[in-house]
Amino acid sequence: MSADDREQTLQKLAPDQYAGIFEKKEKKKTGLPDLPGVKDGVVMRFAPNPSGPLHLGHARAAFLNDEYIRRYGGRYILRIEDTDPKRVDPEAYDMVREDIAWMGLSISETIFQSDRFSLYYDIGKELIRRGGAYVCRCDNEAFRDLKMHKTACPCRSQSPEEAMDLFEQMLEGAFAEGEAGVRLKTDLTHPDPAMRDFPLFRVLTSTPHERVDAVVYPLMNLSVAADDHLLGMTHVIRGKDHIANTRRQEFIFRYMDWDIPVYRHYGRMGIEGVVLSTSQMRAGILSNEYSGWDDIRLGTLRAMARRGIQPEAVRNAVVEIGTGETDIQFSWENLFAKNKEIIDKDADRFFFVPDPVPVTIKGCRPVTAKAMRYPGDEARGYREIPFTGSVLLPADELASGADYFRLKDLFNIRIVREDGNLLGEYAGDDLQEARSRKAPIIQWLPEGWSHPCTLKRPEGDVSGVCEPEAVASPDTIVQFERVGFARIDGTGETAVAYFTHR
RNA sequence: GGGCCUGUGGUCUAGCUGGUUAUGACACCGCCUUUUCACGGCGGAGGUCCGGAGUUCGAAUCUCCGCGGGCCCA
Repeated sequence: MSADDREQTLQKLAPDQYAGIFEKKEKKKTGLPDLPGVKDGVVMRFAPNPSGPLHLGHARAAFLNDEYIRRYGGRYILRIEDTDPKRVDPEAYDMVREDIAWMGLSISETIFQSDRFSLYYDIGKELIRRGGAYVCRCDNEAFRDLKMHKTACPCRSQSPEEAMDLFEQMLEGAFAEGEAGVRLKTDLTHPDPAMRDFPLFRVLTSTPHERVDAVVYPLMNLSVAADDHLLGMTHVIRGKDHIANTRRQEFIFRYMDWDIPVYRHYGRMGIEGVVLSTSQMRAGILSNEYSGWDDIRLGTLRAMARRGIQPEAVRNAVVEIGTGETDIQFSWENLFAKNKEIIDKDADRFFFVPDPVPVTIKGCRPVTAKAMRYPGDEARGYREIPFTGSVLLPADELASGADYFRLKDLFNIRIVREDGNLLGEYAGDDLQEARSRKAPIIQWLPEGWSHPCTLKRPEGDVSGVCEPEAVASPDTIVQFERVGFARIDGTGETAVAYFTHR
């Protein structure tokens, strides 16, 4: 019996149950899935390290949380996680602020973890008081061995009083770096060794912190758990790489009898052809491989901004990817498509002639071409481009072997090659003629009139010329016809445009 | 060494409380439109739903075993 037959038979035999069984399950997924446990509004966070500028990986976290804040209302906390001096670049504070402004997040408040060490100490003390933590003075290697064998180290048997006393000594600077740390008592027989008595605080004196005067530093699991509770976080959305941290933090929550937020972990994201690691990018900048944090070959937000990628395009792209736990390969094509949706309607069209070759055109009086700024939209007006007898044409078009062209918005020409010299002959105004000959319709510019322009692309620069109007004002996005979109960056003697995408 | 997560066309994604011609987007190809290889419209190709076994009338969906990718303790 086919599926349809069964369905029809059942409809006859048991019409009352039929509806329930074969009910069309249709739910239009619009964007992200709902979050469980939402009461009135949510409190969520974006919590970057100030170790460098923000990149696409950060944008995913930032926008995903932002989307839920928009959906449910509530508070969106920007938490600068600067407790580890080894992962703080003083210049990054400003960069992070700028990048967040660019994204347009609806941040309701900003806090710096470096301002909150005393809160972390208080929670450390409370954990000790509750018998949940001890001061471990074992050598790291030795502890690791014990841990692997599910064996307690001698320090673990401290009474809370002893532990408290030792912690106070730590805070007063009695121990050198590496000599003492605070560990949480979890479960030494936990099948996952990553859970066994993980560290909460350490002594750190070799790397000073610009904003903190301390010898005892909280480790991220302690500071993150503390702040997630103190700031009333209801939902936490972050990468899968934090799953183990989530479990560790839950140990702290349970010791302290705190309500545990709802966690969501999305998959890892690789980006084709791009290094996302801040340290690797920094190394590349120091070695002059990259021009800076906004080098267009990098995956930083400032690099994308420079290329003319719109923040909303990034938002749309990461929302489409969603919160799935599968590891994905982010594709630029995807982002470009989103970006084009946004910029196409606003970008005026202009001519850009890459690798221009001068060609004298015989047989036509000077005329002025009128070309629409935006095809089909008279209201946006026309560009007027003078033809004075000699034009610049793209080298690759001339090299293609074709000898009959339509100069867009002008007229047809025939190319004549004489002793290695290129000459053009006027070949009539008739567009239909050009079409029937399948002549390439190409961009052109008058010599002398046009503006030198370097088009910067990740694969390399292209030098050419463009219409003066195209590079009249910086930070505009134009479409160079038959080349692609570009963001005008510099308007000097030789203008600079960054290639966005086709 | 241990633990955890994950595997749907090239990329992303829906479906995953079992029954669909396996959804949509991007990319690709063709046609239409068009003084751009853009935008728009129409159409097309492209999938062993990682593999195997099992449960079932029926498995992308459930179970088990493999394999691949990723992460944590490092």
